[in-house]
Amino acid sequence: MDDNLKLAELLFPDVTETVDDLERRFPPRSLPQDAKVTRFAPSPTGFLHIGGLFSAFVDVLAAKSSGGISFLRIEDTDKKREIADGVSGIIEGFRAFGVGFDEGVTGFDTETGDYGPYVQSRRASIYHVVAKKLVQEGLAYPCFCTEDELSALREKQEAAGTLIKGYFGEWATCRNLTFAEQEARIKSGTPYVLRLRSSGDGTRKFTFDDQIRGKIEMPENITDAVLLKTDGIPTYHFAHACDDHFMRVTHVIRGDEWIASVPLHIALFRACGFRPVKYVHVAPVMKEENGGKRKLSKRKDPEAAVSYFVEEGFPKEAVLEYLLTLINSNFEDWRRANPAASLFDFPFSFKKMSQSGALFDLVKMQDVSKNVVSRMDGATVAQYTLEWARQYDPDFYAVISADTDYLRQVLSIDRGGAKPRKDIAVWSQVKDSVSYLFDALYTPDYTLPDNLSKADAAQILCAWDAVYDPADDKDEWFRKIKGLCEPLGYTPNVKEYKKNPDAYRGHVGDVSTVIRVATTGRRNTPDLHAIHSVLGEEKVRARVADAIAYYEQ
RNA sequence: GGCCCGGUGGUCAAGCGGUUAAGACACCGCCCUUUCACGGCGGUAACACGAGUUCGAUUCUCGUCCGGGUCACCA
Repeated sequence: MDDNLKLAELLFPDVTETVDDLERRFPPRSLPQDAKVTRFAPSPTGFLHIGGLFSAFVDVLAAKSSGGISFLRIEDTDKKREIADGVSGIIEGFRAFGVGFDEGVTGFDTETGDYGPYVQSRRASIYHVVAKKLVQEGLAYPCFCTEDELSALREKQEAAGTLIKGYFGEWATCRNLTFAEQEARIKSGTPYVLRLRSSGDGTRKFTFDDQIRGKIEMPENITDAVLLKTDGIPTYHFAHACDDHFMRVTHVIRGDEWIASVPLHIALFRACGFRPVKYVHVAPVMKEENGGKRKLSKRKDPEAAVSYFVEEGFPKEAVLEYLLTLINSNFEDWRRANPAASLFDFPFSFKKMSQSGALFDLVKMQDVSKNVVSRMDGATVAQYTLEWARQYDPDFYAVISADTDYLRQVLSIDRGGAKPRKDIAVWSQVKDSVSYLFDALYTPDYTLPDNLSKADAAQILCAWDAVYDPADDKDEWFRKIKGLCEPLGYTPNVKEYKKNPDAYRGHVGDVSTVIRVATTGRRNTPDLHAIHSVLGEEKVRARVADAIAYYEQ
């Protein structure tokens, strides 16, 4: 028996399955010609990051728009950095935003799909089958170097000023061990990692076609990268090749920090006998910091966590919608043309993605959010507000949940028509914008315009109270207010007032303002007639009476 | 340092050799208007720099500068 075969048996005595068996177990998917199969593959090392949501969103968009499949895979190959509830945090994050995958991990211990397991720590046997084949073919070998030896190697290379650092060629001391040496060390229990026996030539270049950047030329990989760590768990690189091959992924969408690893990855696919996937390297979401840009950081930036947006009360659609403006800049035009369409129907394209990182613009996102909210009817806004408040503003929730019919009426004011209000970007703003419609939250500010005295106000209010009829429609209601003007020395005509300000005490706007302040406790509100209808006669009259009492004291 | 990627208004960005260099957000002004919001109209503001190729470069080439990434038994 040839030494490679003997080594493979020595290393993987329990592996009986072959790569061909795996090819049959995970057959090519039967999907339309250009269907894309994508995956989002986070490590459970922290909360779901806005960059992760961004990238995952591209995954599902690419799959959906091509009739393909997207799935969620958990890359838990790094035991040291893993956190306890990382997986559920990620899954909840996606659920909160309505980003759904077709297969993969669905919960702490559950998954769907025929290409699993979708958690890497449960795929050890698969990696070992491939690793065994590599050893048999002389394409991988065990390396017994310790961490100290490796850092000594690095230091030597630093000192020697070698252009390429790493474990390769002459530096790779375990590369040419005889079978006898390997056998002796393994039998003595010396820990080892499995390395790729690279056949790359650093003086040769190769190119690959990045789906958003086009052709990229790089030197071939020459390092003998680690495939399996001491504990037998694969590194990202090896897992990437095995998983994305057997899960039949067509397009790997990932952060552009991976570009530098592509030569290694292509080399791995080839060594394993797999057809390489297509790569889509997306630029990271950036943040501005004293004039410069930097990647949004999980540690430093609260808005890096998607939970920040749900706590602030951004509608989930708004976050996705904003992300989409970053993903494909023609999205906004499409949205204007298709105001009611689902985000997922947008004809997304890799080619239109930016090659450099975009600054995360919270102000722009608020604008996007205002537009999203303006498209909702009162009942929808009420529903979302209730959901948000229950969780993040219990006091407010107690007030609005007492009468949800009333809440819906309140939130329907100036909404749903051709020119809906665009004043709410986040649910946390609702409280302030509707507080005057709830007695429990009502803290009136009776401040008047400068040209009016308290006595003027009281006079106007008494006069209005006498003519106010809740049955009036808006035109009649306003006609009556206008009717109040002249007897009291105001003009119903604003232009007239501007032409001739000294001839009047004020204009109809002042009269309205007094009524507005008296019944809502603020100077700026949506349509007053609608507000009075919602408030009801009893409350309106009571508030007028309170205001008169205030102005007369 | 080696390798790689990028650089159009404050921000996000169209643009693929000839344009008055789109549009959106923000900002300013005007109009509409009973306030606010909406809407309409208008305005300020950009091709990092230097060579080359060309009749002509924001667009192509090279160099410089600046930003970012990567060189792990982390992903």
